[in-house]
Order: sequence, then structure tokens, then C-alpha cells
Amino acid sequence: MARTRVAAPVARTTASLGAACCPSVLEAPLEQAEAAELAHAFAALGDPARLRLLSLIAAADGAEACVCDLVGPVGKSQPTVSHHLKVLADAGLIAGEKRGRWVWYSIVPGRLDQLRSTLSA
Amino acid sequence: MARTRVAAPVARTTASLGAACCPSVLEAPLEQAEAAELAHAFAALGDPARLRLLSLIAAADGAEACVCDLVGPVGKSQPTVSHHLKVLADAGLIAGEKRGRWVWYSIVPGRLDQLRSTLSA
DNA sequence: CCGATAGATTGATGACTGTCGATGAATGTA
DNA sequence: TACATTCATCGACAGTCATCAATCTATCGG
Repeated sequence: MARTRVAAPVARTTASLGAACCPSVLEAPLEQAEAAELAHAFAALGDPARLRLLSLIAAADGAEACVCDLVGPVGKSQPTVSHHLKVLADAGLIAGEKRGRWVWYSIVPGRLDQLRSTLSA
Repeated sequence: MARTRVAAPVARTTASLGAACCPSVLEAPLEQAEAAELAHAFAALGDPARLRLLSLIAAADGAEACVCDLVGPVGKSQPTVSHHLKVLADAGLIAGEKRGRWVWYSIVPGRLDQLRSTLSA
């Protein structure tokens, strides 16, 4: 791998979250705002291309990937991939870090756990 | 009275259930078909009204609710609520059972767990 | 500087989605 | 039978979304 990895992509801001951070869908009726926030995140997962991007990033070497490594495998044009990455980033699921000419995307730790916890009773 | 649920998710005490049922987003790159199937389910969760419907059903007495009990709280018209319930049912998240004049919707056990498991590493 | 590369942004387009009023099909009640 | 209730379906409309070609910005190598 010719590209040099410099630093750990993301600094964990908090310890392990997931349980007490966010409302559960099953425990009590959701407020409008809670539902809107959650729906925004799940909608980001509601596209096959974005799920594949997530899994490609997670499975990549060092758990990070640049856009150029994703365009081919996901089978979409570069602007489309860039768009989907932006949607995922806006939902807090991934984060990009520019290093040289490349932008390295990695999965935001804890965010998926957060969503996962909202699906348990 | 109490719904005669099918004998689906019972003897799965080994490991957290769902571990072997469906692909994880984070473990290996998803195939197109897997991604499409998962995205369909997450897309169903990607709407505030549907999340609220889920939580209303889960929190209802007996964990089931008829449409007439949902229209008011969710704040949408009856056809719209009916539409959202259909989307949730098509995603396998809820199931409806007609009893008399009412259709009682309940959350399909295990389906949310299944989705939840795809979000863990 | 110059050309090449990585990636984001813009603009256009076709498809899909959420929404509601009107209507239809079942079911229960007087 | 006639009427009311419950819910699904239909038709229409406005808004959003996924997609790509073209373009723009930033970075690197010479």
C-alpha cells in the first residue's frame, strides 16, 4: 500500500455510548423531533449504494478508504459516490479526513451502535 | 385473544440472535442483492411517521393497535397512515390481522433484532 | 508554471415518495 | 334492508432523490 497512513482518523469524544444516549423506538411513543432525527439516520441507511459504501469502508485496509477506492467496487459514477458519502457523513455515520490529494473516509465509532440501540426494547 | 404468534424466534438462545441469519454491514462488502434487501428495510425506518407508528404500536396495550388508534396520535390522514403501515408491513416489520371491523397491527418479533444485528461488527 | 489526479459542486432529468380527498370493500348495527 | 364504521385503494399533486456529464478547486509531480 503506497499511501501513507498518518493518524488515527477520529478521536473518540466519548466513551462507549449506545445505551443511554438516545430514545428507543420500542419503549415509548417517539416525539416528533426524536422521530425526525432517527428517521434521518435510518434514511441514510436506506439505499443499497450507501450500505455497500459503508461495508466497503469497514472492510478496507485500516478501516478507511478514499473515494477512488470506492468508485469502482460500488459501480457508480464518482459524483454519485461523492453524493452518497456526503449523505452518510451528514447522518454522522462516516467522517472524511483530507490527507494530501485524497479524502479518507472512516466509520464513526459509536454512531451505528447508537442507532442499533434504538431498535432494542 | 392474544395473538397466536408463529413459532419463529424461540430456541435461538445461542449467541445474540440474528448472527447467522443475515449479513453484517461491517464485516464484509455487501453483495448487491443483500444491500438491496437491507436498504429496503432501513428505508422503511427512514420516515418519522413510520417510526412513530412503530413506537405507538409497541407502546400500545397488548403491543398491538388498530389503525383508528393510530391516526390521531400520528397526526396524518387515515389513507396516509394506511400507506405507512403497508410500507412497514412490506418490510416485514409489522403484521396486520383482521379481527371484526378492525385490523390489529403488531410488531413482528425478531425482525428488528435481525436489522439490529446487521449493524454490529 | 503546467499538466495530471482526487474529489466536491452544479445543473438537469427521470423516478420515486409523502400526502390527501374521494371512493370502494367488509363488517357490524338498528 | 339501510346505515354507520373501519380500513384499503385509487388518482393526483408537490416535493424529494438518485444519477450522471460537465465543471470547479485543491494538490502533487515535473
